[in-house]
Amino acid sequence: MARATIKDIALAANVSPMTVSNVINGRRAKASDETVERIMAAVKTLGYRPNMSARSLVSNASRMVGVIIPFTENQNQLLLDNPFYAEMISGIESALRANGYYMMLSGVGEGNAQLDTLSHWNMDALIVLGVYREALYQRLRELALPTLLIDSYIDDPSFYRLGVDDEAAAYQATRYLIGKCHADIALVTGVIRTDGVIERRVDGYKRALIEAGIGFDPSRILSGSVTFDWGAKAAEQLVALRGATAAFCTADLIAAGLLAGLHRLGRRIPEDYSVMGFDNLSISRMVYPALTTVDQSILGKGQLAGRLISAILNKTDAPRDSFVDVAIVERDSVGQRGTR
Amino acid sequence: MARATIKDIALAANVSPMTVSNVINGRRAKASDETVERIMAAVKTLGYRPNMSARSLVSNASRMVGVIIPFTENQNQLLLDNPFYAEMISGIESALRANGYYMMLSGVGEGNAQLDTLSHWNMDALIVLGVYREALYQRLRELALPTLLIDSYIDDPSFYRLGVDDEAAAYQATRYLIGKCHADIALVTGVIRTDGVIERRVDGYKRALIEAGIGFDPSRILSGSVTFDWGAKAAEQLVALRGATAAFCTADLIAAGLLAGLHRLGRRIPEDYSVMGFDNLSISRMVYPALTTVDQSILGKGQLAGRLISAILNKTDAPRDSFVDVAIVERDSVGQRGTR
DNA sequence: CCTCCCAGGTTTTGCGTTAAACCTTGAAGC
DNA sequence: GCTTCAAGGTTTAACGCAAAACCTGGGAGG
Repeated sequence: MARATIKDIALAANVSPMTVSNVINGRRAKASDETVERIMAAVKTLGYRPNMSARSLVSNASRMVGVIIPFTENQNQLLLDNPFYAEMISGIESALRANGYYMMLSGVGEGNAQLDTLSHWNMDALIVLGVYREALYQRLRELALPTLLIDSYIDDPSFYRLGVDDEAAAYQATRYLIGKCHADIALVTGVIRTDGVIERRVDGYKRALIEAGIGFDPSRILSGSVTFDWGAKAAEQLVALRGATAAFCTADLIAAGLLAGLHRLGRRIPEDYSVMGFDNLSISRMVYPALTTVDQSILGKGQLAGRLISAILNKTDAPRDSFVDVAIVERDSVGQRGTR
Repeated sequence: MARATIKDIALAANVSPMTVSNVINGRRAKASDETVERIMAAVKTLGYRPNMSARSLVSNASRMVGVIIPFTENQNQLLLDNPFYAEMISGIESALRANGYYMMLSGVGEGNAQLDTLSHWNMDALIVLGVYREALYQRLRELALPTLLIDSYIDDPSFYRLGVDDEAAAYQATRYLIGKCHADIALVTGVIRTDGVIERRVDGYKRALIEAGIGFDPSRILSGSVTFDWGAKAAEQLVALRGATAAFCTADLIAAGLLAGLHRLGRRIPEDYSVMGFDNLSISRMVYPALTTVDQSILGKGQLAGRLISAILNKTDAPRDSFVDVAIVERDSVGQRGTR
């Protein structure tokens, strides 16, 4: 037999469908205890499961929150093999679920196609990870849904934002290296656009160097992409940079690659080079030596994102801009200079 | 103004809603070229987006495929920080999308609650990763949807299956170590239930040992969980196992932990111990030394899963059981014994 | 000339659910 | 004894879409 509907329950419990709807949705005032009991019994024996399509159609809401992450460049795949996104999503999903919402995950590539497809399912809200072309934000505005941008510096009243103070975090990290007596510190990072996360981190790095009287040398910035492979390649450039004794990587993924590259070149860490990461991904414990890094509590950040969106949807008002704290996690990849 | 519906298009193009529906869904035979053009123009200018809830309600299908993965044990979070699941999902999603289906990701914990919730949205099919209690499979059968189990040895005509030949793969891996002149090889693995993936791998390991005349010593099996932490802890047990020179780990995650643990104990790899992994996760290149491991093309496996489900939903008939091939990837964590 | 068919539509109906308006009965208030 | 009200319902309509049945006005076949 087909899936039981509210009508079947109504028939079985000898009430009208509307009463069943009321009871199922917790509007108990509208039914006597005895009726509630009869309905609940019927729900159980008939194995009733609500039909979200119908609910969503009539209520024009879905209890689904769309989560957008980038695709990989070459192929059209979710950038989920980047543990940064994986951990974040894990956090988002758990907080959404705890609040009775469901997550719908979607990648987006070059055009707006995937976002459009996503919008066919009446999303209640959106959470956006990553940085995209302006056209995408334009479309997001058109959709006119509550939208939370994570790690974005796009300043637009249509969007909520969640991030860290990247400038301050990079400043702290660089100061930490300076405190370990490093005076020639390279910065290994992804592609530098304008007005994004990476630029803020570069700013913080500069500020720490200048403040310490070391001064900033643009040749010390090695810019590639946020990948393990770029980190591995950057090792050669770092070694070619005679004099450098430490590298601050703006992502653990890059740092992991840098470690591997340095090993291949026969350099020891932290004896020959100190390496610092950013993110505190789970892989930062797995590499050798374990990475000293800047923790930005990715899981917690994801959970906060989920809670923020839930709050917004419940009409509890949420701050337009939220920040999570960072902290330096000391492990084994950074050494004190001059104490060998 | 509210989102445009099929009626609005009909009005604008001066045809009936049904004709719009026909055109939008590619039943072109039912409209003249000129009408099609008018409708398409209206669709564009009004920014029409189909309402999947309505479609799903009337067609009793959703073009959504539910993908089920385990939760973490302690907290209720998607086991997405395990790169195995992350990579697999990435593959599944891309293949589903290429075939016009959408993925809905859900974790499942102790009960059937999350699966039930998932079922509220008319899924067209399910893909299940991981191993669960019988009650879960019971519920899966009740849902009576096309269901694909990945890496499962549950033999039930209600389910499709996709996996690797675990016994043969473990046999190969062990033989590889034997070929490198290792004669005392430990097996580091997750929890041993019955009739699952791990048991098959243990069987393959045994067969290789016995066939080589080495014989099987149960004390060489170190069983914990499929986690980095267990691998790190297993290092102590491995070292205590006097005589062992190699370890075959049934997961890269465990192998990564084992490497870290051995480093902490001051052992060199591969000079003191050879370590072999399983999966060829992206992290296997990141650890030090890079892991020699058994590749099971997780991404490709995920894609195959997506294609299989699409085929089933298109009524193309698909094999009930599918297997992907494995191959040994030689990197730096296994050494030839006796050639120092 | 009549029938039949076919291209190109239209009308009707119903999917499962809920908001809104409506009905009924009995008891309380005056 | 009449009104008012509340508790506990019921009825109706609508959400957006598509399957199925139904029109309509040629033209071809006989």
